[in-house]
Amino acid sequence: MLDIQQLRSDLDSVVSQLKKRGFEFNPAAFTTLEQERKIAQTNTEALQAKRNAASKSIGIAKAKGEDVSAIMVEVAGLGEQLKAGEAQLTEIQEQLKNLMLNVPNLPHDSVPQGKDEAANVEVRKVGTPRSFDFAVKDHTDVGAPLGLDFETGIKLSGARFTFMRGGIAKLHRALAQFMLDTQTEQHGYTECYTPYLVNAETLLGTGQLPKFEADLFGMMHSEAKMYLIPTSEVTLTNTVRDKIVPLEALPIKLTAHTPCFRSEAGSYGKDTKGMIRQHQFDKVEMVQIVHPDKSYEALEDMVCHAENILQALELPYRMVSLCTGDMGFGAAKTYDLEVWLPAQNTYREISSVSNCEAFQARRLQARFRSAQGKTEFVHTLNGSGLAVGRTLVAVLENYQNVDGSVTIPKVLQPYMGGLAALKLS
RNA sequence: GGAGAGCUGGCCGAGUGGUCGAAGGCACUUCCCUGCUAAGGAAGCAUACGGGCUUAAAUCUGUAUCGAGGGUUCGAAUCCCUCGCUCUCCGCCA
Repeated sequence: MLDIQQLRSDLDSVVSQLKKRGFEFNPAAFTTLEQERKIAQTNTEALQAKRNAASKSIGIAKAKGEDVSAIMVEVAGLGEQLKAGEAQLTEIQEQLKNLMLNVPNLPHDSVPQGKDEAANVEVRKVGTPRSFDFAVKDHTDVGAPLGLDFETGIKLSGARFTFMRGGIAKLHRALAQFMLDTQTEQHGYTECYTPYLVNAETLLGTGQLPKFEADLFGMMHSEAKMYLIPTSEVTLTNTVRDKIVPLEALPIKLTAHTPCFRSEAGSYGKDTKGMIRQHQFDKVEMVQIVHPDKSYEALEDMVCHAENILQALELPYRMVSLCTGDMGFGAAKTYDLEVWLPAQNTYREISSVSNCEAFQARRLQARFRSAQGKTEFVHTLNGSGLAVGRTLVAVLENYQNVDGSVTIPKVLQPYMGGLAALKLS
């Protein structure tokens, strides 16, 4: 959520910044609503003040044993007026809130401008793609004989679900373990275990609701709707909801390995084959809650924390700065890491690291107490470190051998009981 | 799933219709006293959203908030209804 004060005082600038990311904000509608709000609020509060004063004097008079009928007459019609005024004010505030909840974050000045991913800017490229002296297979063909079973996934659940068995399943687990260990032991994150099912309020805080309900899996549970988390950014970031954290508690660095569930509405036809785009996938997530002065520093750190995983796995990748039109709803700035997939002969997203500045914090009412004793919104950042399923894809493709086996990256071997390769049985 | 108890400010905890945004305590901040890693005294100390003034801040002022929502009333932390959550016991399970 944007700062409504900023909209009041600097509307034109906000509108033009939003335009950069392709969002049309109607300033006239906002201004009208704001004027109505101001009138309604001033009137209502004046009536309330009148009522409160009268009630107080009734109390005083009664305590003294005086007659209160004169004051009672004066207050007689107030109730109805007040009720109408309050209802109107609530209605307007509801509208304003709805409007605000559906406006995306402002892009940071350093974000390249553009309307889609074509305008993203490569920041750096690390590692050299391996050259193959045989025809490379994609991960589905490499994985199938080793236990990557799409048919069973489809039978059990439908398209975009995968079943794994044997060495592949273990490799998948090894990847997650390795990532989690690296984030906790090397980068100072606190390991967390979080719910996978959350309520609507939680998703409102991080920005998935109300606008993106179609991308979520939801179900009814005793009258209330609950949702499967699309990422543990949701649960980790919401740990500070409605909190005023002490200054010295910052930065808070959290990580978790969880499944993620996305209905990916609107992505039909994209990546239909294989496990690039799944309804359920695992991810090790990093979240940082930081002082506003430190958030851009933290963003760079977090990208490195994700890159370190790719480097340890010796997977070639590149880092891109997303342009204004390609960034997510809550992000002020986002870096994506894209891993090299030889079968696709291209780089594909494997991590996304975003600074949301105070956008989520405002929705979450997540604050800290500054050195001056004032409460201020924290800045929140999140990033994948990394998407486990896609990392498995990258390992299968980049480490495949001509005989159909897959070499296990060195850092994963301890997690695989010392196994050096997955071989056909 | 059944029965009971509870939900008040950063924390603990009073408060069953009227000068209650809320006693008291702890913690915290400032000051005084004291000369030693302590004690005593004074004051301050919730959050959000408006409005006035202002370059801005401070300040002033209004409103709302005692789990949430609704109701009764001139007036609700206090009474009524609905819901949520927490705890204890029982049942069931991993």
